[in-house]
Amino acid sequence: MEYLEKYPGLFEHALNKNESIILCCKCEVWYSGRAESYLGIGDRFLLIKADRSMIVHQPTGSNPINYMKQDTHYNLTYDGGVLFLNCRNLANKEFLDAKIEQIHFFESYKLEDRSNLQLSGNERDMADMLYNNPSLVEEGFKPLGREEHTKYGFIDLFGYDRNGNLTVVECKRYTGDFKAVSQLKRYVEKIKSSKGIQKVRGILACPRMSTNAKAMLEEYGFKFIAANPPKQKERFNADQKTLHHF
Amino acid sequence: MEYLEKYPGLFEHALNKNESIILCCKCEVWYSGRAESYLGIGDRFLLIKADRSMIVHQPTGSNPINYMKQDTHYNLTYDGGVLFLNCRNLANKEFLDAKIEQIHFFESYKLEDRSNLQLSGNERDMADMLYNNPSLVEEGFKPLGREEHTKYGFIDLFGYDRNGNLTVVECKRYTGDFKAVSQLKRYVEKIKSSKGIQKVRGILACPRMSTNAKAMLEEYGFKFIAANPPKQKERFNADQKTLHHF
DNA sequence: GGGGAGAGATGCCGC
DNA sequence: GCGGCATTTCTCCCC
Repeated sequence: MEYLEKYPGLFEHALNKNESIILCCKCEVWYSGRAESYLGIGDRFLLIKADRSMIVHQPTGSNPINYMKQDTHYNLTYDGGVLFLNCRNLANKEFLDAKIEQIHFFESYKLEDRSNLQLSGNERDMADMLYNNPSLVEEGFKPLGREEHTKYGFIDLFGYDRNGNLTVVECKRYTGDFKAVSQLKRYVEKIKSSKGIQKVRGILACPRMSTNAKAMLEEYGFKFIAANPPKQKERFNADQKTLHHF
Repeated sequence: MEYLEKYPGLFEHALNKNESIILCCKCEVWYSGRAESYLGIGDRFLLIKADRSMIVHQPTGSNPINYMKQDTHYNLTYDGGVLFLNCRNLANKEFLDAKIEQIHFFESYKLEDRSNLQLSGNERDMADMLYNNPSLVEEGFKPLGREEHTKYGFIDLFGYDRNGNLTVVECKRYTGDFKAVSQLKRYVEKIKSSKGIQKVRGILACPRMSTNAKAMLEEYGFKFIAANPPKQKERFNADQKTLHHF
């Protein structure tokens, strides 16, 4: 097991060069901070990034089983035939310790990446779509604004219906649930009391609704509109799309 | 660039042996599924796990920039001096393509891990703590149940106050916000109407509350109790604790 | 930095 | 599978 002795030096050297580190190893993990956790022995990936954040991944599942935020300090030491990885984030009062019994592989590299993700089909795009195509909301709907931080709350879309009633539209990209209806109710009530209007309409726009949430929506006198988040924005030009279908 | 030609074979071989794969490479990424995204050229980690899920990590940030769920099919091909990684999850109608221009390193290993995370200090532990120490809620509080899936909703903790009023306690491990108050309000109203009781009390137990949420809570006639999720469970014995402090 | 809300949320449990 | 909800949620944006 003497081979483990070389890793503290390699580790320190990689960190000093601002490289990201991948460690595949057999380890135990203790975490203490906002909560506390213990993970028994097993093989995992430890990934320490250039911003000094760390994630610990088991061989299944898409989420890390343990993690540390950026600007964490790391210390790898060899003692008694095993390695100890000590991670401290004093700003967040978080600590993680790993006892490493075997290293399957160790790699480090200084990654260069200046690109940001371009994403479409989110809730904002959905509100944009309804703003630009108000008849999808209702015949005669006249949009006034969208995605606005008003003193009544953060409202996705609002305007007047064909009868001149102030109408609040809440968009959800997923199944409408209790939380969505509660949120809409909160906005409507706040506008009512703030503006002194008796009638303010509420509309929930989402792909579908749960049965219970639908009942709650109707109890409040609100309306459900089936709508999906849009895709295929202009930024996806013909050249890029072909890659998905080659 | 001819060296890239060897990777399709290595990749296929690793997948067939059910190994997890780490690929550090310079690439572009396209995603299409629930939404659509494009990520320009840059160095990233691609991690494909034993359950055939994948995460793509940039050199900073603790969340993956792109990912695929488990049971995704992978195909790596060499064409015209570059590699194409084609990822398909037909069950979820999700697709991800990566154009790989350079490989900085490629590693694979069959990880063995049968351990599950033991976590303490979550919301359930908080409800347990108040259940076992009812005076922390209020003098004279008599708990009846906790974490119960009733037809009125999923209620953290409920019981009778010193005056015999039915009382619902909602626990939050973080700052109490609008959503928490709305949730409590929903439970209280549902119990009122279902049981035909005029008076049902609501208590929100959390470390602190946002100013606006506090006002909303008081408007509803509910009560705030400062409480934190508990730590240092019995499972953290003296031996284990020393690891955090050595 | 707090507050409010979305996320390609994910994961868990219960029905 | 859907539904309801927590998460060491995380991230973004605005005040």
